[in-house]
Amino acid sequence: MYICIVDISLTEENYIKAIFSINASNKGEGASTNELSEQLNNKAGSVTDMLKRLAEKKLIHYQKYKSVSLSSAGEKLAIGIVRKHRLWEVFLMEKLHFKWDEVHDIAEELEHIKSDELVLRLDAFLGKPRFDPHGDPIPDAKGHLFLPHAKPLSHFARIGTYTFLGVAEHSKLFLQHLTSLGLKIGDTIKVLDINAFDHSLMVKINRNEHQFFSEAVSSKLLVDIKK
Amino acid sequence: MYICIVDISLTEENYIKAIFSINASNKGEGASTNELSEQLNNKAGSVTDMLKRLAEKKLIHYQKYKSVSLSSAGEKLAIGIVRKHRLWEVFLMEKLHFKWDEVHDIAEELEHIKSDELVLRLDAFLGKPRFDPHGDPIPDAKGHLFLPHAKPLSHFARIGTYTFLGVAEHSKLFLQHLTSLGLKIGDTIKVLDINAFDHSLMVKINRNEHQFFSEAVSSKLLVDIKK
DNA sequence: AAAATAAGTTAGGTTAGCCTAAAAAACTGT
DNA sequence: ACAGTTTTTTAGGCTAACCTAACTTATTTT
Repeated sequence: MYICIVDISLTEENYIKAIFSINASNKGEGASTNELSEQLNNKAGSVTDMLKRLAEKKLIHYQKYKSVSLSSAGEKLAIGIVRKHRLWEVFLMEKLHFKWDEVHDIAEELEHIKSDELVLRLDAFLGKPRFDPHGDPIPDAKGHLFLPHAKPLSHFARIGTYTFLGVAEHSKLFLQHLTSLGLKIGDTIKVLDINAFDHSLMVKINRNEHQFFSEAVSSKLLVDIKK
Repeated sequence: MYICIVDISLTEENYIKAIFSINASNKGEGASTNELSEQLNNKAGSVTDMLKRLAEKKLIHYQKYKSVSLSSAGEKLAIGIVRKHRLWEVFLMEKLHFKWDEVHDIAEELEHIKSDELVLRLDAFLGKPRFDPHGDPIPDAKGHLFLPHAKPLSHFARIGTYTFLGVAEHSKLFLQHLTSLGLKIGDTIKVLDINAFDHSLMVKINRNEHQFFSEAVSSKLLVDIKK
């Protein structure tokens, strides 16, 4: 059991979060200096600087010229930030009626508020939600993260009926596009036909008219086969 | 009509807020370097540094060796921060059921979240409250601040019946003390007797047993004569 | 395996926001 | 009005977090 003696700056928290998310999308291969520099919008030299500091604080495992990964303390911290981010997103949507493409930027600020009690009470106030407005799972108070086995719609590559569970891209533009397609988390997507050339799909959302999803879209829609 | 081009750091916001609150408690005489250094817990030299920067950003009126005051842009900013602080305090108490001595520190962080839309929606969600949990008035969306004419209980110095409207001190210790006295905003305080030596008061809160308020307490209770 | 390219690190510099210590200006009391 | 005290500013330093440019290590190509 660790207690956090040193306190962690907003900047450090952002690095930890970035390492966590890159590591996740790399299936645990860690994060490279360049990937971090890209994600955080600063130069590679600055990243190396910070990695040394984070290593001294025992938040990451770092060896020169190798990709970094989080220590258990770092991971605990990262999961805490993700939990806060996603809870605040739920708050912004459910209680303040923001749209799902508007909540990310504000949650990005709110996730750094430091009060364990606040997180506990917010969680309870929201009814202990398990998913955020984009379908991402919310870690519980113990830092346990349930990973749903949703996969990109494009991955199935076959005719069938699917449930839309989440998105693999969180940009405003993409989310607004989904809104204009009339697609919401939980919707049923029926794949009627697959184009052999560009892999675009002819689909029906719920009981509406059929329409087309390009692969750019279908690869970012996380779904499961409908039971 | 001004649009804020330069962006303002968290530290700068805290200076602006400090100038605003000192100026208010000084009846518009402005804030001195020493007062700021005391309130912000840093040294006078650092304050002078920052005052120069704030003057360059046109947020304050600053002349060497004189006390500073806010420009109209600075005041607008300060009122916006106060509004956010007090709205978040209401949220923390009304929705998350924090106690009134717990909300200040968390609101101190939340007040820096930058989203006008968020403030508007939070305000609406809370039912456009006019006062925060300590009885302080909440500026409206236009930056209009209604100043109630409550005065310290000690100021009246006479037997009578008063309504408890707010506190002039926000420390945890003081608020907890009031809680242990059983005193809440809106309560009726009946002053039965005034001690000529130490100005302590014999009072009745609502219809409870009588008890004593030292002047240290009665000078921090903002009341109005009960109608 | 050597050369070319990509990735990562180091060194030296900047700015914001703090510090201490010394100097300057503004008050205060007689 | 002037000597002493207090307040404020200045000067010179520090650290976190960034930058650029040069250099080193790793990887890929031929």
